[in-house]
Amino acid sequence: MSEKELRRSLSVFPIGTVMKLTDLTARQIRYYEEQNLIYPERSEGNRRLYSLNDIDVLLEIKDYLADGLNMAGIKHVYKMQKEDEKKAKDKKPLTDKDVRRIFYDEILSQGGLSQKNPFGMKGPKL
DNA sequence: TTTCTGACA
DNA sequence: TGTCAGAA
Repeated sequence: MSEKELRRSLSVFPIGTVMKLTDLTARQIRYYEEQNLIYPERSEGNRRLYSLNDIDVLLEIKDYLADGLNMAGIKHVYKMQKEDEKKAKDKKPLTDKDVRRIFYDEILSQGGLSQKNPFGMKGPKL
């Protein structure tokens, strides 16, 4: 890991700062942590400390949310990203960003993981 | 004052 | 998700 990455991973921001930087509520930020989307560290009196990396992820999540993805969809995106990191050790025809973009488009076009079906319905309901 | 956890409309 | 309570 490069020194730059180490710095990005240094957890130093309290939730209040992250709220301002991401425009997310404390409730949402804590919720995304529960969903294992970010891993803030703890310090003084059990307070969460976020890294620049966590903030980036939070901003990405905000983008996905803005495009209509629900938590399942977002978790799917990150799940794919992780799985790709492993496969990437052998071969890497696409960058992480490309892969994410592909699944992202797939999910949106299929509308399977959108918060609200812009067209009507999907499931077993009539 | 700020943040934490748990819980409920 | 918002918000309130009670405690660090």
